[in-house]
Amino acid sequence: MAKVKISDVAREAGVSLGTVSNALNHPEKLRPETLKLINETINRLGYLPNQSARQLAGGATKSFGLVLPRLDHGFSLQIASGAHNEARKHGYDLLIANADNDDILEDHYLRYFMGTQMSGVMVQPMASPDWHPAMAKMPVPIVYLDIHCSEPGYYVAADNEAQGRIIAELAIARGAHHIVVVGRAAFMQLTLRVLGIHKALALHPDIKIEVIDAGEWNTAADGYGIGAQIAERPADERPDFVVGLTDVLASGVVSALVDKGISVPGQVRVAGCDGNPLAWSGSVPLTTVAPPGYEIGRKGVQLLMEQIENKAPAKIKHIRVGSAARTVTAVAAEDINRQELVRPFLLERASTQASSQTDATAINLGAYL
Amino acid sequence: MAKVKISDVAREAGVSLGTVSNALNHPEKLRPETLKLINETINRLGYLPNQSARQLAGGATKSFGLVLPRLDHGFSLQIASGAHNEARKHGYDLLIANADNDDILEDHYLRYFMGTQMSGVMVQPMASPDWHPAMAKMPVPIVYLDIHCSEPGYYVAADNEAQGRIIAELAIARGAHHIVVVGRAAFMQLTLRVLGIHKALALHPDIKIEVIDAGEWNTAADGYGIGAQIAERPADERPDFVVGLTDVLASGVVSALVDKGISVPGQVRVAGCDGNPLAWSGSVPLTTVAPPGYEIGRKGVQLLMEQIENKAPAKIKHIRVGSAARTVTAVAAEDINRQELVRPFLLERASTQASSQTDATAINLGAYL
DNA sequence: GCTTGTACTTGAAACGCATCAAAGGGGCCG
DNA sequence: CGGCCCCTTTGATGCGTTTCAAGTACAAGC
Repeated sequence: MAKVKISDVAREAGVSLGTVSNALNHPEKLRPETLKLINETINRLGYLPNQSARQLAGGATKSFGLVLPRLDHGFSLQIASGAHNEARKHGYDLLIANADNDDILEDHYLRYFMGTQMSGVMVQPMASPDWHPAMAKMPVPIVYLDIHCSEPGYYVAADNEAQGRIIAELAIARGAHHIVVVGRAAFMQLTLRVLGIHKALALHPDIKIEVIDAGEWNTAADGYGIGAQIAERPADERPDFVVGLTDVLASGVVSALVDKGISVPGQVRVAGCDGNPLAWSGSVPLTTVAPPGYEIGRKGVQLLMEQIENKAPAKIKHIRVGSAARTVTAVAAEDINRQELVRPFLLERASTQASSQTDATAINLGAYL
Repeated sequence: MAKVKISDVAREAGVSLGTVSNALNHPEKLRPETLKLINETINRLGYLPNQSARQLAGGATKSFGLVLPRLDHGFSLQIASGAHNEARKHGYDLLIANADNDDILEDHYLRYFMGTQMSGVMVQPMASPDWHPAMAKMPVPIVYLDIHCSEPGYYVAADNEAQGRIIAELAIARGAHHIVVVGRAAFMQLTLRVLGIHKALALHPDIKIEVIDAGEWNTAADGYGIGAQIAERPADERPDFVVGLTDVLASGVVSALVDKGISVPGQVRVAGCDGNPLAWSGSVPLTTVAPPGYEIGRKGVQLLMEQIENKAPAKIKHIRVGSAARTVTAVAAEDINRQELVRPFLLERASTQASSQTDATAINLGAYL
């Protein structure tokens, strides 16, 4: 069970150490027979290159690290997916670490990746990287995802404020008079969504707006609780439009309202934010604004490649990606016909078509709107 | 931007190379003043240990690798989550690679991890590891997840056959006469589910069973297509019970049936498999059998630890984890009351309680059953 | 003052590989 | 037959650590 090393292969194949190394890294330099002989020996012995030694001797490897705050969040997965595909396209590997909502862990994995001679590192940070001036000085390209700050560096973010604005405009278009925003703006992204909503509504002082904190974690249960509370209000204090700051929240709200006998969208309309698959994969689609996670991951890798190829020191570089991946033509409330609703398969088709980056902002039109 | 190395820190701090190394790895060996001096120097210079060199010099690091076939599959994420938590508990890092449904990539990352001096590697393989005898010979502990085969090695799997059996028994309990199973048994896991269904129904020759292939990827769109086709059958050829081999499929089926004016669960009952969050986070819960992904990840790491600590060569070791994470007392169809239905917040509570491993097999009871 | 012990610190060796200057081995031309 | 060039292979060197045997300094005990 002792590890087979390159010198074992060399001895066994009757060639020198450097030749085996060449077989691995510059096969075109070898005579075909030699190459074949070496490859056979490698397979016979079960030799596996020691990546650590490779990296140490040869500098950076072709791989990127990605630190995500959670894995069970659809948006993060879209980022991972986009980053993965783009990385593979350039011949790079992508390794993912889960920071598990813990900023100590986030920092830990970040340093780990930087120390592993990764060619580049990406993070979807929990807090502003302003707190991390140290990272910017590291000799490894780094790109921050889904965040926006004023430190020098590379950033790719969805336009969260625009998402709020879109939802608000939708509410206005639907003739809303009283809007309730559900959720705790625990993260900058959510704060920006709320900001966008407020800005859009500033032009409509006649529309009443209320923001209800849903509890620390913005769970479906929190949404359900708020939904139940809304349902029990007297009809004239009840909103006619509810915005979940996340789709999970919105989904909880819908459940509660329906349970309590409130008609959705008859009496109250509900929409969410996040583009969470549960919104459109569920058996009843929920309207949601979809931030282009896939696109963000892709752009992130592109920025990494840019830094690697130019070897230029990082300047401030912000990229803002439009807020829609999947689009459906907006229709008036009266036109909504359940048969014509956005269906998973339609969405899938739309998402394929729109997978090239777009700045268009649009929404899925679900059954609760 | 030149990389700071340990010798720079040593020179700057006026101590020797080995002392700095000790500061990092055996701080208890140093005089507190020395330690403090070195730590300050490290921070001032922004020194970051080169992980490659560390691993090369010091042998394996405390980290595990996990190769998953996809990231957007809830079950894989549960595995990742369980593995992550268990790994952290033992002080190990967990790095995740996405094989993107590509067996070449799967193999690639597997080798990569093994070559990186990982302390152990886990895979949720796409095909049977029988094809990978080479892996078993590697000097790195490996555990296969969510699969079952006869080669020597360590395996942790959910009891997929039991899942099929449970669903079938549920159908029987509901008085089903004609069952349609929707989905392509493209993976061993799905095959086993079908097998379980058939076995359970073998005792009930009066129940008609039909298996309908849903297309290559088992998407919601595929489910929708089959659902639509079912809806258009004459009433006497229509099943009274549909099983989606995955929740995504089942969800598509429900959408189609409802769209076509078939009452669910009035005319047709529908259930899924996977314990996919979309089943219970959606605004209308879907009945599903939940394989304990979290538990599988946890057990996987435990098996890794076992191998590391005993340093014993891998013998055959199968662990089968029961098929329920979240349980709800089953009630008769007539008792279903939408107000009392399983709600996300109930589920969340239940899942917390049941997070300790259990072999009990049970299901969520959704609105479509 | 000498020994023994304790508490730290030192620096050389080794980890497995990529690199690259240099050597080797033809073939071709003159 | 000698000289030249090109293609292939060689092996010493160094990558940044950890480790560990050996060293230093100082204190306590006799």
